[in-house]
Amino acid sequence: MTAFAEIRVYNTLSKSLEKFVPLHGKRVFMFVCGPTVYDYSHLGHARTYVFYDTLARFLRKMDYSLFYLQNITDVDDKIVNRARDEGRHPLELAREFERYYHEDMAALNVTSVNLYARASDYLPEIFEQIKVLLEKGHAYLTGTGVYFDITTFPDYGKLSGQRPEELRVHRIEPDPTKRNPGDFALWRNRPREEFGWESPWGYGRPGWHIEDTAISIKHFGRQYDIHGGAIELAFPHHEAEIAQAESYTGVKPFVKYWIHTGLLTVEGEKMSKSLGNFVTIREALKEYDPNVLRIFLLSRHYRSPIDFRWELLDQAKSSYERILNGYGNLMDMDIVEEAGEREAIFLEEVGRIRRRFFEAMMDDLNTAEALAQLFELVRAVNSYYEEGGQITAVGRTEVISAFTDMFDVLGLRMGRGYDESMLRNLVSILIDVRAVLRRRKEYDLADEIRARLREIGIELQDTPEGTKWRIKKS
RNA sequence: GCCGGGUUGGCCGAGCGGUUCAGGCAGCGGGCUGCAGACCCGUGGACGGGGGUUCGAAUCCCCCACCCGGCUCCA
Repeated sequence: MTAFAEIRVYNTLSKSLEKFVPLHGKRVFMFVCGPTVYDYSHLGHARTYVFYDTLARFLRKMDYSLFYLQNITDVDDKIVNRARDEGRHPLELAREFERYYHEDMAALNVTSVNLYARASDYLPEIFEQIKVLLEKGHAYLTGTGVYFDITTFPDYGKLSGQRPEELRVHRIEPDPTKRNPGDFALWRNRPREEFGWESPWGYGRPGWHIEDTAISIKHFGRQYDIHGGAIELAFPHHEAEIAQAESYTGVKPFVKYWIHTGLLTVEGEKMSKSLGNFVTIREALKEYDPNVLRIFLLSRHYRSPIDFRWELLDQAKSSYERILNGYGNLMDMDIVEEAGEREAIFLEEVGRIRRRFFEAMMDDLNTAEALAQLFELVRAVNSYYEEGGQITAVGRTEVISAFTDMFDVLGLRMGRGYDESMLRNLVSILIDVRAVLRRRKEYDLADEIRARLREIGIELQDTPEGTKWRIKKS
């Protein structure tokens, strides 16, 4: 796209819309908090990862060279606990759910991540950061682990607006060995029978926050452009990351743009495993096309909450069918040699719509407005189709390119509105129709169906048990 | 308690000082149609409540109500 275009994004750090200017020209480094792999991913995860996938697709479409890094939390109490309950090794359990996560993401066409980094592969970096934080006096050792002293980092709270002294309500009793209730763990000592590692400070496991800075600093260095995640992670997780990283490197700001997505709720409450109100991605995909899910998730601005109801997926499905129809109508138009005046007007409108689509995306990733422009494009195509629908090959290519630009950015996988099961059903319908013809002794038509299917590589065989079919290898 | 965010027509949602109040779903009327579907045209006096600022507010300010998230499990 155009080089002069200006993207604006909402930065949680400044609580305002900012012009997007990467640290290194067209190079962009983005880190997004990945899942803790102890169970299937649900629609809340889908919401977040579909959004960052869309952001990544958009930035690349705008000619940014993006490196998108995501961590996989494979070391965590929940994993350890579930593994213990099931008598398995924690890492083996984690690998299984990591595999499911990748399957779900692939199904949702989330393909933009360059590197998935497992926390368990970064113990050396974690040790190094803790060591330096101890040396610099930002961390201290107690009998239960190593903690970050938030009083050594005056900026603590700058992302979330929280003031440590105001945090009086604690859902979990603070460890009494800590200097301040708000100090967070860098390393937690654990009993030797539990899964863990030998560290310079005892046997145990790393704290939750340190894995992300270990991974991101290892790959991106002391500063990078975008850090993403859901809003629930802003405090304390992202706040802790800032404290660790800026204390460790001495460079501010650690991250230039902090971007957070709103939560997906169910009847007003957060969808979560602990509340038991979750719908897994694979459950939803059993009923709905991935494109329908993406349209549903992208139909609301990324920072607003989305309240999930199955009925809304039905609505999204109807919307999606409208897009498919419009795109189909375009493909159905008669090709002519000479462009008429109406075609010129039509193409002009298509260009205008495409431009508005990108303007919407540039305006803090307004995917709802971008989708509206996609529907405008559909409307324009349908109208033109209805009134004659003749177009030159060049003209149609231009319209197709407008569609594919939008599909690419929104991550809609088009061009195959069917799947294997639809092919099987289609063939069986033909076989049924043919059976009726044969009963009526209309063999000419029956034979023609068989012959024409063979032409496209589908072979029918009439047997005493009925008609069978197979795909002939060509 | 403190810190974030939300409340727009039957449903979902953009808009965030001034074009006819985007767009989608559902509905209604018409066109097209063997039937159905798709498609096209037309159709909807919404902005949680109360004040205020303004020539003009869904949009800015103040107060209130309700809902959600965070306050060391959570995308």
